[in-house]
Amino acid sequence: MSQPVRENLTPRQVAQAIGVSESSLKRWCDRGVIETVRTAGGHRRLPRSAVLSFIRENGHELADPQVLGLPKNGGQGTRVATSARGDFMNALVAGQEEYARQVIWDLYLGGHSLVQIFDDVIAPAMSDIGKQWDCGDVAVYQERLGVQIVLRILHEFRQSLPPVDTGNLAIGGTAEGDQYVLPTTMVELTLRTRGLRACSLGTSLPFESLCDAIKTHDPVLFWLSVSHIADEAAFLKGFQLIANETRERKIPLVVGGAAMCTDLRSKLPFAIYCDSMQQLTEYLETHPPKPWT
Amino acid sequence: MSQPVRENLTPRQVAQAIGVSESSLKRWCDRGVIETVRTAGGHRRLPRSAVLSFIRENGHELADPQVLGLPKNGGQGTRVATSARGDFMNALVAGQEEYARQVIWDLYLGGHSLVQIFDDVIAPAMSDIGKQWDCGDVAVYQERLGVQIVLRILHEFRQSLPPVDTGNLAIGGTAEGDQYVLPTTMVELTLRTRGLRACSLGTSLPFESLCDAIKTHDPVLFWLSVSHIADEAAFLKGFQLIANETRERKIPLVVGGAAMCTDLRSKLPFAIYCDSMQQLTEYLETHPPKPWT
DNA sequence: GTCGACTCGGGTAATTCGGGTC
DNA sequence: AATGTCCGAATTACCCGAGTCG
Repeated sequence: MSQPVRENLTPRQVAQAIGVSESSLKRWCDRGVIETVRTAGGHRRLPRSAVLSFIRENGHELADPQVLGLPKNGGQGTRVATSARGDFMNALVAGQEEYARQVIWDLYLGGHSLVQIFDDVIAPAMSDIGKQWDCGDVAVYQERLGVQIVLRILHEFRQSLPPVDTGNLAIGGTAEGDQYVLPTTMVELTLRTRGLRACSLGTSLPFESLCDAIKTHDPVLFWLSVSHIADEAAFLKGFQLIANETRERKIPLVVGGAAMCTDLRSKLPFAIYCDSMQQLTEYLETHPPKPWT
Repeated sequence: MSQPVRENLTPRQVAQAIGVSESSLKRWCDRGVIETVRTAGGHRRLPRSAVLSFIRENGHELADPQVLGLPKNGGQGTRVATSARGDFMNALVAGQEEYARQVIWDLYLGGHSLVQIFDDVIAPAMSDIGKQWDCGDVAVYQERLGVQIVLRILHEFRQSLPPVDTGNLAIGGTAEGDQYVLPTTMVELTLRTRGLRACSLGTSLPFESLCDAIKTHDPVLFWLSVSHIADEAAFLKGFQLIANETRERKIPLVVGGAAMCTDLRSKLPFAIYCDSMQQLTEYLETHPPKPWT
């Protein structure tokens, strides 16, 4: 499944695992508090068992990652999105929340942007899970549990992002019959990384109510996440409502999602179509909504 | 670049947050009023959850809540659940996330238990919103947005609770056709306050998949949150599946929710029925599931 | 062997320790 | 009895050029 669990850990891995600086950890090693071995070149290596007993004796536990399933790279950049995608999906299917969280944070702290992580790891992983679900390789509850886990991770990022402007409100969500909460939440976060006060209204919203929301809050941008269409005729009709409302108010209408296939687009009025968070970011860069209000 | 919420705080941070001198804080730690851990070098570190419970038990006011990652204090010294319920509901309907968060945290830091807050504030508020929705006084999007906000607040509490045992796994969720995510999430949190490693599988799960989850994870408790029943015949049939599975494995089956009316109960096999989180807590106290595994 | 990422060791600034006193 | 302030010693975090790892 994941990498063969290494028996010896590097100081950085352990330092990050228990939330202290590398310097402190090195001092503890030199003082003999943690049993250490040395490589031929003099680098410290900490046996997993020594680390575990140190954590236990010191009561110094409570840290973010799971030392047990510690990913092999605790830090900068070495974790690549391609392998992360598989690791992440396996963790979700197995319900290993801590490991999944660690994969994502490794990528983020390693310099990957949220948009990259969304497009290259989370979205493909959820898509893969969906496919395996169709084949019967993954149970429904595994998919649902995966969604719960990802939602929690996304919430954490939302808390960690810098505070947004009070002015530039963006709202959006999914239409009636579409229960996919992750895509619209990722859109929300993507917009927030660009400084907008994005607020997802949630899932399965009647088109009339989406129009109400636009009328009431008058956002600088409105998005519709379309992962599933229950009734195409109703969708076309409802979409027209939104399009009219946003056109009148000169509010950009951004649309995307797995269900937006080409022949469907051709039946719809104009909107900004984005097939990835990367495209959404590029749109925002070229068309900053109401800058410096 | 931000980091995941740090779990251990330094005495200075906490002293600044509650507006006392570091000396006092150190004395309290040494007297055992605040649970503390020590670094290998002897420095005190205070777990977030320990700090929060200390504040709650001693009625401290927060001078600088942001240090702990908490919302700015609403200024209200003590809040009463009865008035909070209205304030909270109005905040949700208006989409004022910050204010809603303040109300809940004021109550929590003021000494109210999560269970009290769930039963007396959040659940009634959502129920009220539902009623106003039926009357047309509240738009669908206002209800959905409220759910999003509450979910985020609940998630913050999940992070702030003391870490749970690794052994006592409890799982649960809602059945097919039931999209209400808040009740099952509140059950999850309630169980976590009692030390169980509760994990909500999410919403709208086919009964067969719930059974799969029970078979795979073999929890010490299983809950079913029932806020809406689309097809009563299917529900009765599916419920029987769950009941059989849990009975064979001697796993307590806990059931509750707004849709569990009396005449429905009479058609179902035995289960633990709870009409509030308070009742759930009392059940757990009298029937602790598999203690000390 | 090259090369980027990581670790080494040591130095410095900032915190925290414990205790004593107001 | 409890709190806030001050102290030297110890601990921790951050920084750097040189060397090691994979």
